Amino acid sequence: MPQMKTSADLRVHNQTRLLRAVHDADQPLTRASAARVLGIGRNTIAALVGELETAGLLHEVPAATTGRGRPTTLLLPHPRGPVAFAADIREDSWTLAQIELGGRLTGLETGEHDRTPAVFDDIRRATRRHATDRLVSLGIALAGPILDGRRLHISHLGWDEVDLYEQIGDDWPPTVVVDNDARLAGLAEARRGALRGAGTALHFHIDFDIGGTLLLGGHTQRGAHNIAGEFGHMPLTGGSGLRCMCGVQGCWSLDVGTNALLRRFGREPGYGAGRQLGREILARAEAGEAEAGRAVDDNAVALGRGLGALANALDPEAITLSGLGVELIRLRRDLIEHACAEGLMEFRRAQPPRILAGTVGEAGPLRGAAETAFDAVLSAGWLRGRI
Amino acid sequence: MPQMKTSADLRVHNQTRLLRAVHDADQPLTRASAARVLGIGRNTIAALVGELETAGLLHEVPAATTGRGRPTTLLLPHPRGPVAFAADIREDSWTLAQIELGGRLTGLETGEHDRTPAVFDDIRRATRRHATDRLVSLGIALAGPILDGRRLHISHLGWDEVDLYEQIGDDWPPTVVVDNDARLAGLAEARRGALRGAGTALHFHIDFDIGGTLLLGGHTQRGAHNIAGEFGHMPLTGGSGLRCMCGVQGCWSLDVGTNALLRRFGREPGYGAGRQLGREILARAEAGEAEAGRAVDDNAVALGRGLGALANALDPEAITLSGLGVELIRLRRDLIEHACAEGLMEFRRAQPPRILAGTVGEAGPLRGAAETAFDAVLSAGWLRGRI
DNA sequence: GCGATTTTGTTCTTGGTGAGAACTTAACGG
DNA sequence: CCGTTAAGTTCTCACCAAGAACAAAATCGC
Repeated sequence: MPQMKTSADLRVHNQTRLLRAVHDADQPLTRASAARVLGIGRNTIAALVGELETAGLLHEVPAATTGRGRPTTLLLPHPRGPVAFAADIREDSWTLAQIELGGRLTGLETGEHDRTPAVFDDIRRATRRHATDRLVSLGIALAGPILDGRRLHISHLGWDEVDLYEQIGDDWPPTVVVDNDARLAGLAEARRGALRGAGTALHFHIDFDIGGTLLLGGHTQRGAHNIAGEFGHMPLTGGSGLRCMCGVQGCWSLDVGTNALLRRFGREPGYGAGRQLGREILARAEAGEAEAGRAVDDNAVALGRGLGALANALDPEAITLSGLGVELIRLRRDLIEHACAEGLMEFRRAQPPRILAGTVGEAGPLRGAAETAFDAVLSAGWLRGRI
Repeated sequence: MPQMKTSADLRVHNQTRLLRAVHDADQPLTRASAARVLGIGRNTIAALVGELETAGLLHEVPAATTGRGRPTTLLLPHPRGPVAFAADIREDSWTLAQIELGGRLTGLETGEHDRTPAVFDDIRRATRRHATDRLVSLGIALAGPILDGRRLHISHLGWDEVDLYEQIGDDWPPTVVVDNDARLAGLAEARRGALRGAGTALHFHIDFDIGGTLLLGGHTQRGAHNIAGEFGHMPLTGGSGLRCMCGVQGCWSLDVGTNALLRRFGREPGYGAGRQLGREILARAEAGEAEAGRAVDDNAVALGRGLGALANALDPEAITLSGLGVELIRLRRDLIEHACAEGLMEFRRAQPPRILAGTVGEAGPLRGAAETAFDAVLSAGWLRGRI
């Protein structure tokens, strides 16, 4: 809704609504159901669909008849319609995937990288290998804040202030969108996971430390400099008085996440080392080993305490977790919820936020990157140019 | 933009945009400037204005000519156009005011109350005294969270769970909107004050304790149960290990605000007592008394520390303060900013959020209530019914 | 098996919307 | 006093969605 003034805008607007409905629907929409969903006449939907079909965006296929009435058609993505690519850059590997209208995600390629910004070249080359003229945009998920949308800070790769614009040349797809992985994982939950339909929600990705995003009506919150979401760097649990790598004292991240687990066992957390040991600690806790169990307990309590505090401030209806958070919920749900309740103001304890494991899984950042990248297609501006 | 489908919607939509532009403008818009602002043709604006004039919403007055060209007209609120009332319920007094298109606020009446929900009767009677057929809606500002929009918790009045629906009968104006005062003060700053035009911003009202709101694109954030904004009840400074009246340990509010000042002087904070002493402490600090000065120092440092933490999470471009916060900025700006920087992640310290005193002043909650109440008029739904 | 029913697609008319061009009006300036 | 400038007015036009009436294609009941 950038602006909407003329009757020509109206047509594009309704077509965008239609494409969005098709994209977000669980099952393929029929032509008639689309009309009902949009609250629009059957005659009008015919016009919309017609133009979108000739524009190569929608493809109509006869629908299996169910019950009475004239058979209708399914609205499917056009086989030669636009697609977006999505890349997820993890610790030492990356994945490239493709998404099309309707949300179908297809893996394209996976590779390893050398933990330097040369990974952008890898992805550029992979993109070029798989690109067709259907490719519209590329979304990239990165495990760190991206100041002003261009300056990357990825502590566990040792990237201090990598300029994104220097990494991205001119020979990329039309639009490149780069965003933080925790934020994108939250977006994935909001679009395709446990946070569907939630008005106000929080998502946290717990890895070595903890990052997340506030979700409002299915939109992630970016902040003024595109670095909103560093919830892990609030002193929500005191942080045992330690100083955090981020430069602040007492961060929540010092008590929650794999780094906190490692510290319990004398391993001073570094740049991403120790993931294996972290998994081991979890396994030993599950097997009943006392010291490991206590470490996990502390992690869960600190997590819950922080969630309660954040719930006071932001009043989410649900909170989802990914990464280590999924394991913590599985092993210590009661501890988390109890600690959360303790952090909640008394009058809110009757209606605590639901704390859920994310359902999108490890592909969260990739899925989120795909969704943001495909958002370019689902905009009035792009559509105007296409039709 | 609830939904927008037909060409009739388009007309109402543009008329709403026009009214909003008139309402939000600093100086009265001329007909021609409105056309430019909306990016719409002169002929179209004529049609819009014409209908709005006959609907009794706008009133055209010849504009003073400046320079060449055919003289135009000013778009002013219609003298018999719709107005909203706004009420601010403070500790032991209340104010009723009227707002009209363009934002002009006119005080109507002030009264005292007995700190019981009987104050709603006072306001109902005052509203009836001043009501004309121009009255469309009433906004009420209250100093506490309003769970699910109906259950009031105002600690310093001793209201534990007052049901708003029982207080509001049927003989009120068409629409009654009730909201938290800190949130409304923030809205006032966003609409008419220091936060105009800010995308992501925070506002805090510091009184006995501290409450606030996250502002996104000029909209306050309400949360899932309408109780977002209790930032004072996060453990951002440790709270000296004390337990807060809210039921949680270590709240930020224990270290920031008048209650924190009082506790320094041995006064256990109760339900709103001690405001006078709080003012005295500030005055003594300003006069150079050491102990009072240290109390104010601590308050400022705790404030800054919390703001830094919140900035990490939410990345606001600006933070405004009202209430005691204005004094703290005046007396201890450096301390606040320094403490804030210490709480900011290192890589953000080059671009700290601006920390500003609110410019709307004490009328903030009233102004905010007026704006929300008047929002009813500036909606497509209401307009559709009126024309 | 055939007609009634139900649901959907199609066609045509209609009211409404803003854009654009051309023209008019009303000020100022030299 | 006439040219310039800016704004209001009028008229045509392309376009859009709604609504009504009708046609098409399936199921259901007898």
